[in-house]
Amino acid sequence: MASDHTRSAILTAAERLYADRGFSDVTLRDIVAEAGVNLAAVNYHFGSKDELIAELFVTRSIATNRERLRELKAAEEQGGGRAPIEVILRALVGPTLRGCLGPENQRSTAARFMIRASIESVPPIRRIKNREIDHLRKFAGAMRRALPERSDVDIYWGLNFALAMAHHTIRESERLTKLSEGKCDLDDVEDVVARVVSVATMALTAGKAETKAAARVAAR
Amino acid sequence: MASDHTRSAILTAAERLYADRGFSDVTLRDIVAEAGVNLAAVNYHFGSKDELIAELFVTRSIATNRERLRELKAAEEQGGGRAPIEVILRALVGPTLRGCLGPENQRSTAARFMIRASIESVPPIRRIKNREIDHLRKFAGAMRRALPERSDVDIYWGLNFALAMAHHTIRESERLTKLSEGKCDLDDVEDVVARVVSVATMALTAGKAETKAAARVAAR
DNA sequence: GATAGTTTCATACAACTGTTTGAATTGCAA
DNA sequence: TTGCAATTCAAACAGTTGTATGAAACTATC
Repeated sequence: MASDHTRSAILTAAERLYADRGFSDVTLRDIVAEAGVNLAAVNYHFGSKDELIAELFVTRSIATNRERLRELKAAEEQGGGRAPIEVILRALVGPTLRGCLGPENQRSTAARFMIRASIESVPPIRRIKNREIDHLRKFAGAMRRALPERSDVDIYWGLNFALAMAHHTIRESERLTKLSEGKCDLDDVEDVVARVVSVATMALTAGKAETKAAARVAAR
Repeated sequence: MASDHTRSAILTAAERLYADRGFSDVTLRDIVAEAGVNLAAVNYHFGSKDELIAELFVTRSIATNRERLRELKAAEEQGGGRAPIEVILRALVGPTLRGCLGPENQRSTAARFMIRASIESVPPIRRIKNREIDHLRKFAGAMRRALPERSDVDIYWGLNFALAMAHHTIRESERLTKLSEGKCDLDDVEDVVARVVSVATMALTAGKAETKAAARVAAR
């Protein structure tokens, strides 16, 4: 492999264009024009368009997951194999939120790309996301150790809701800003993380009976 | 307008195909074949492919929103202009969840279509969703009346998290089932509604200071 | 039953897509 | 320098897409 110049030029250009304009209206011709390389180079270096997209997503995805696990491991080691639930949740949603939110003008291309990937959900990316389950299982395990009295069902629902709040906030950040007329400050990432972690923690630690009963009463 | 036969045959076929196979790999030719009508009929009756998709989505979307507002209004009238927060949240997420979840084999085409729309997010649908803000404002108003001591910011975050949990659970229902090895029963819609409402209520009613402080402590 | 308006139809259009080809070029090793 | 493999390139390919056209068939009105 001589110099990788063409290969990485394609990756850079593709990530930028996808981030800016979305997957559905960026063609290979747009990408090679931006990268200043020949059209055939994409298929030569990546095999296909989908494999290019997959490589882009996998790279970023691995980085996030590594950061998540790093935080989780650090927390569990510090607590002798058992970390507080807040810290586990923070390790789960923190890296994603930090990677995607923050002041728009200083948002990295990688961040904007991941937001796109979260909004548009194109086939090659969906395939990769489906393999994320093993990764999530590690968090489910840590959560179970942190809350041994909780049922598995409650753990999974808590995990689901934590991811829900993080991802939805990323996906719909624009709408939330508009709806709240700017009152919700999505640039203050640590505040967002704190809010998500706080609510998810409540979801997981609230009195068992109380939780479901109260809601059912409301249903009447 | 003679009989609408062709027009509604197209709508039915399109909704079914989009629901089953997604937007990206269903072409107009697939739709007219399924509907047993001529290719040109789509452009004749709807103007364009995007307008067909928009009509499908708007129809279902209006139905859900109407149901939401009906429940909200009923609750507020019963409470003399002020409904309990749980009931408001139930009106917000209940219709959507009931419309999309439930036993898979008895899930309506409309339900499966709306799940697709929530997963794939194609341009004409995104445009419509952006106009949903006015609708959400009505819920924000009701929530503000129910919790007058809460700040607007907290209200909007609570609204955001409630929608997050509902939509994410719909989008990722398959993954949650797989992750939990079937332990999370997504066919029990009323249980899902209760869980979402319960957590969202906690998010909105938890002690102000406590909430953020606790999470910040975890951050250390 | 002629007429005007609507609807259907087969067909063509024009553009764009990702991919392939085979020749030209480059760069490194012998 | 020669030879060989890796890379780049222009060009074409093969297929698909949504849309437009103009004639034919139908429908209701008078």
